[in-house]
Amino acid sequence: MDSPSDRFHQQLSQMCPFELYRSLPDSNPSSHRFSPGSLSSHPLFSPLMHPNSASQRWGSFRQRQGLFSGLLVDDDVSEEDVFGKREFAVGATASSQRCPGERGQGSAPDPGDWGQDFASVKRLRMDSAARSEEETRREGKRGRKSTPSVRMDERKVAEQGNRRESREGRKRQRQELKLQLEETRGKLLELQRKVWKVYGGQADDEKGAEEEQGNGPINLDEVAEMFSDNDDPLIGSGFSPLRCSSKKTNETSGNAGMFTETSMDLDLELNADQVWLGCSLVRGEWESAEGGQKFAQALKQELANVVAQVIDRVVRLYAETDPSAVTSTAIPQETSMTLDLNPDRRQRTHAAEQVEALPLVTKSPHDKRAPIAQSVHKDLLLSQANPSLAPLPQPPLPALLPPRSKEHFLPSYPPDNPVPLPLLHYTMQNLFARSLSSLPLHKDCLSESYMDFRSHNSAFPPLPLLGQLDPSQSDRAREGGMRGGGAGVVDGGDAALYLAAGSISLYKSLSPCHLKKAKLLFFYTRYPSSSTLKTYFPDVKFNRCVTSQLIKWFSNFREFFYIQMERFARQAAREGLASARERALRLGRDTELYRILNMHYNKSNDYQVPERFVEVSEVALREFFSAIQSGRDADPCWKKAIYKIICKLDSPVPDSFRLPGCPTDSYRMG
DNA sequence: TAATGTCCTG
DNA sequence: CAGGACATTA
Repeated sequence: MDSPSDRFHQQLSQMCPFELYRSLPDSNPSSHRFSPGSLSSHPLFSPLMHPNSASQRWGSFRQRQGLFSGLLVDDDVSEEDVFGKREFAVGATASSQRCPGERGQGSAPDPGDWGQDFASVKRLRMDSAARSEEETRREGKRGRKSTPSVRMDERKVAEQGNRRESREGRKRQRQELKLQLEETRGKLLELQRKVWKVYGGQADDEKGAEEEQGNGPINLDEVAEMFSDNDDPLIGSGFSPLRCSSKKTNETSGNAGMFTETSMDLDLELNADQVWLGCSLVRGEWESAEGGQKFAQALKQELANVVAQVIDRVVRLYAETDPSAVTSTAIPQETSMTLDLNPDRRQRTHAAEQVEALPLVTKSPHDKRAPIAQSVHKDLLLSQANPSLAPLPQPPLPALLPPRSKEHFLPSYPPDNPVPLPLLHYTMQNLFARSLSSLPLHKDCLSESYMDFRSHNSAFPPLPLLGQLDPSQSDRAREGGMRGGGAGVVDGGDAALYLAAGSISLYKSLSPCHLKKAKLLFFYTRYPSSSTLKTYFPDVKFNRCVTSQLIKWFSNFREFFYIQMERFARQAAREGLASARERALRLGRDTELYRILNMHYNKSNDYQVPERFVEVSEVALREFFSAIQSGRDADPCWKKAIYKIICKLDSPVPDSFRLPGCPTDSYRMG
């Protein structure tokens, strides 16, 4: 059984896109100890970018957990003593004031470049550690030298000489060490500057805006919150880095203090014009061999944090500015891989995920608030995101697998996209989810989230093509879990799996595009049989749940339809004049009722409402009217007769509906 | 008993 | 629009 850290390494070796990542979790076993925590913070790095935010508490967490072995320091050491804090602040002021404005691919630091920087930093770190060790050895020698067997005078002379020598030597070495340190700092700052280049001025703007409104971070925080695991005792005790990075950012004035008081944290704060890095080392401590190690670790840690922040930031920026860009940019995808550095967290939170779960996936990607025109993009994304797209012939649904299995499940993704890790998924999903913020997000679809990701990752066809794939292509796509026009559907067995996974919605497989199509279909058939549905949703793999969902949709459509009919019929009934009634009972295309119906079933108004539907609606309207007029509406079952009538008025559906995807209106399009 | 539909609620 | 309760039907 491999430990979380093992997995951590596995994953790193599998995916780290940057050389620097390879160098981070090195062979030092103690570094493993913080991997769970640090990893868990990785997807949430951005909050760390804010002063008094999670970084402190995160550091605090590590400290208290003894994650830095041997680095437990007294809590009452004041922050002022924390190594390097002030110096870094000063040192950074000048160098960090560069304008972070240029951002984007052109100016973005080359990963290789970073790798070099990291490599040299690491070298320096190792050097300093080695020196520290040597120094300690010398000191140890000195300490042991008082052997009784040595003659006094010899000893004195030698001792004096040695002392002087060793003192000077130590002095020199300290100075060298300090120089090395300065150099290291410089490298760090350089790195940080590059970081700033990457997310540029926007970080400043965002920060300002976020601090004013608290919106920016909240999004992330929400995301973090989604991940937060209430079952985790660490969280309860406030030690969880998750909790830290999620909640506290919003409570800067509140709880932050509670952490800063005791903080020996690894603080990393990036201010607009001042970058400084604080290490969790008390000044002087690092001068010992152990301190050297600690420093090395702290450094390593900080580097990891910085890079992770950048990654997180970049991914965010890309997604926020242009969600579609995510697919075409190497950075988000690759860096997202690096975000998935937290197997332990996944494992730890798995139980909770099943219940509380990640709202990473849209529950049912139906959006009735946003106009279709707007939501086209959403739909497309959702179709991508739709878990059901991935019937996944080979591996079982991740949801049913224990956490470890999930991880093993991952490598089975297409080799050209070996990134199918939940966190990537998490990142991407959330990015998408956020861009689809108007869509209801469900918490109980963890299982889908994995598959989901897969569709994002491996089957991200050009969005505009969705819905217009030719059938052959569609079939193939369906086999792969993806279809034109939106999502495929899980097969029957899968639905059961969903249920098995616990409190999972029965309906989860149809895409918004399918919904749209269903609404248009309603223009022709109010009571479609399941065979009709199968005919007109060829891209849907039907199972009981999907069928039920479709039936339910039509039930809802009818409900709305009848409610409107009754409402307008009653309205007409109230109007006294026969002529007025007559007018009210007409369903001209300029009437309110027509407008309402059109709005409901044809929101984007890109489909010509068939005349037949207008007629049927008029029939329904009159039926309701006459029933009301004659007082039949007193009978609790009075509507049934009307339903019966209406159900006979279904008309043939145009062949265009037989194609997968949303039907195009030849009338309008042509 | 499963499938289907309606009604009501959120 | 989904979910649930309930009724009806085959």
